[in-house]
Amino acid sequence: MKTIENSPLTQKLSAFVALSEVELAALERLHQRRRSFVAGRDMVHQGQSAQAAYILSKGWVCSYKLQPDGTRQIVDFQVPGDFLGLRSVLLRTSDHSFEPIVDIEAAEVLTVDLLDAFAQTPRLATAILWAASRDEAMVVEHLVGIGRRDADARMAHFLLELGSRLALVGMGGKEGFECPLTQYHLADALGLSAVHVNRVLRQLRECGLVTFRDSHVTFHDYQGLVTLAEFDATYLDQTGPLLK
Amino acid sequence: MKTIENSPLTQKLSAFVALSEVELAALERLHQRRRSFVAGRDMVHQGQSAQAAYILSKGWVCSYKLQPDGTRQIVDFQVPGDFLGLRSVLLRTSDHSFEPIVDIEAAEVLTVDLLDAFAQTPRLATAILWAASRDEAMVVEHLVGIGRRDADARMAHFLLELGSRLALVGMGGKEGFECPLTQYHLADALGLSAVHVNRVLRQLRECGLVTFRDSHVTFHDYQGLVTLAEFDATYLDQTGPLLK
DNA sequence: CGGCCATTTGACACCTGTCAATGTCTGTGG
DNA sequence: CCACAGACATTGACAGGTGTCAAATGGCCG
Repeated sequence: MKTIENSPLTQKLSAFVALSEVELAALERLHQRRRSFVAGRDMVHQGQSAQAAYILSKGWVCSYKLQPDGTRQIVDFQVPGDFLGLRSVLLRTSDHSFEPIVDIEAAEVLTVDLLDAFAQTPRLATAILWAASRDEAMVVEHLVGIGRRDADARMAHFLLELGSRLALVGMGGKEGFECPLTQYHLADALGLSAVHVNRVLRQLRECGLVTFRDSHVTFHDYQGLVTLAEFDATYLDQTGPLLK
Repeated sequence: MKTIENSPLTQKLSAFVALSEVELAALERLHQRRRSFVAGRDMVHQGQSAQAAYILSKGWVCSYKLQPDGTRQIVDFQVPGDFLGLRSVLLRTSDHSFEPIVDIEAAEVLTVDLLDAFAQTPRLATAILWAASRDEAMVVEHLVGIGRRDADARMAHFLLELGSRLALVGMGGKEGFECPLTQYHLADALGLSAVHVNRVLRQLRECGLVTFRDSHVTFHDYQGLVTLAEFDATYLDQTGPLLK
């Protein structure tokens, strides 16, 4: 049981819903089928509704869509504690691919097990649906960022969001966080060219706002970044009508 | 019953799932609480999970997110047959606003009624969940478009998608469709300035591809547009594991 | 040591935004 | 019926943000 209390997903959910022993046990059950995947090789997820989802426990993943012309757009990143393909279990989902950015560990969750857990522990269901709606809010915010923010603000916003998400699972704070992404990942996610990502990072660094180097993000002026990005984290925690 | 057989939602769902009398009756029941809204005034939807959804039967709506700096990003448009706030009933959803673009008519759907219908007619549930996942696929495709297509291709892709959606409810085809959007709407949706939208439209027109004028879109060279936009409609119909 | 990958930098082109002005149409009020 | 205001569409000039191309640098690993 110790393992589960330390699992990133448990940490994340606990931040928003107080989980009882029963619910922790249900979470434990979901974590049974451990699997691992190596970096770079796609875990192709065709979006068939009967398929399994994964709970990412270690490592980073990105979900992306390939264009006919060869470019790709990264739709979202998954960090420890995040679901992978959750929507393809709840709903059917669009065709995008999943690529592990580093070697990862994840728990495979069968649809039936998930529905079982939902039926038996409604509070857990609520918590997980909260996580799903939060993921969706992030995609929308991502859309807004690409459509209406310039490159600097976009980058700042992205790093702040990532920081907030990682903070929830104890992997970062207002000082910074470990980040295995390459500048190409950033480019594909933010709708920029890799060259311009580099320029933007340099500028943010020279302004004393944030440093991205050697797989580590360091915030030097958190408030300054927030201002530049017009970052408003409410879409991330949604501290509204949640279970107390 | 006649009314329902003609409803846009019925048309849309029928294209993918053969609906029986029982299912049509259930759809009928969902259409009971008719309401109308006037153009321009927001139907604010805060995303509380207990709230109702709407089935749009006439007119156009856009869902958008406002930025602190005053700009806005339109996330999606809804046309007749589309759900409005469906996800805020199924999941919790992010905070965006809904604005009727013209005077609209819609049926209010209470959460309980929807869940009732789901419980009693699983095929209808499947069909509606299909519609929801299609909406989500469109948001993702929208993200890809803004991130990775230039203005011309973005516009072409957008118009083609809209045409396909409207064709499903008998409001358009490969020749064109009625479209009440202003160039400002296009700008806010595509992440462009209104001025540039105008330039792009002119260019597409002068290339003999498509005309957007007087609230009417006319395709002059459908295949040419498809090529320019690299438009692949599979994400729209998802003719995969569906009920036959 | 020799590739390979990620990062970095500069030069240059061009796509797109901004500013400003004009044109068109519609509805309103005189 | 005409004058006018307001919303939307259109156009031109110009600036600036980003993409592209090319090359150099540096770290890692076989």
